[in-house]
Amino acid sequence: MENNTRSMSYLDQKPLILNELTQAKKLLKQLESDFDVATCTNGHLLVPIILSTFEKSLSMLSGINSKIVSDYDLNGISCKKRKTVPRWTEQVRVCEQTGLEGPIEDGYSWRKYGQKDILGTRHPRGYYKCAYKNAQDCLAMKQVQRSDEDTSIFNVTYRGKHTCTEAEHLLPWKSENSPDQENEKRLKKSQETIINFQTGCHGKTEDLNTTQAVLRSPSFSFPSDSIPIPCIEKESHNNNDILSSMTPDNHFVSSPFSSPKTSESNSFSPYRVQDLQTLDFDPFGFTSTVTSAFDSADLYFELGFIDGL
DNA sequence: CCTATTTGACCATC
DNA sequence: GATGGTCAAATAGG
Repeated sequence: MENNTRSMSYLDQKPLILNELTQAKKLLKQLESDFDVATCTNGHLLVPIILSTFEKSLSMLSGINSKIVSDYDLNGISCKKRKTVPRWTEQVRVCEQTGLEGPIEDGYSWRKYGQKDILGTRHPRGYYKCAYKNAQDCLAMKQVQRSDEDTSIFNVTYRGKHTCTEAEHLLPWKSENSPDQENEKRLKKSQETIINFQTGCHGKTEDLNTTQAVLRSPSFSFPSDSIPIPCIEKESHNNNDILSSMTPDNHFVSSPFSSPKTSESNSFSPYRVQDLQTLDFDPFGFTSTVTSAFDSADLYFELGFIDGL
């Protein structure tokens, strides 16, 4: 097959590529429906990661042949770069015993610039900007609102990426550990995460075997030591929208959460999902191949890999 | 006095 | 007009 596609022109390959995209989309949708988002904590992680990588590849594809991708309607999923700032939501549980209130400690410095009562909610929404907005022109913002259902949970919506120097020293790969040590730690954490995922997911499991196989593969690791809980927003930021926001320089990644208040290992600790432009995160290891494989056979192979999920 | 937070007013969007 | 988001003056705290 690869030999055949290698000799084909892009136009000849178009139906094949579109078919693969369709298959990939079906699998993603299936995966999405396999998780009970309301109860599956770690499962939240998977869909954004896969969608992110998928979107990354689509963007690569658009670079190869923009017409093929633009012709393809991914059921509203646009591969074009999102014009608005990236936005994502996570939930942070605050330990009542600590009495922690107010701004969620997530490693960054924020300055509150407003608070607003939101219709239909019992708790006001707080508006925060990066404390280095003026000094370093950092445009990161976040909104924090206490959940009505569980008052120990704060819904934190992040907007924009940190460009301040504070983001620099929070990057896990900027730590003093060697790359090998970091990889080892990540691998170990990955295994723990997989165990958590397997035991903590309450969704349907019959279709997850292949996904778990990928997760078990030696090449797979989660991006950092912490486990983010990216929560896809229900209304304006559904999965399709999220996917469109995940351009190659806009990945869902996580970074270590360094709060002294979160020492309980089994508790639902605050996690941060930050938007980091420079992270080379590619859990399925195929984006880099697509990058280097501007010849169509490899491209086809990579799409087939998605199919193999 | 300086910095951060609060809060009412204003603006944009639907 | 209702609502969410932002601004900026007032206020609080060190």
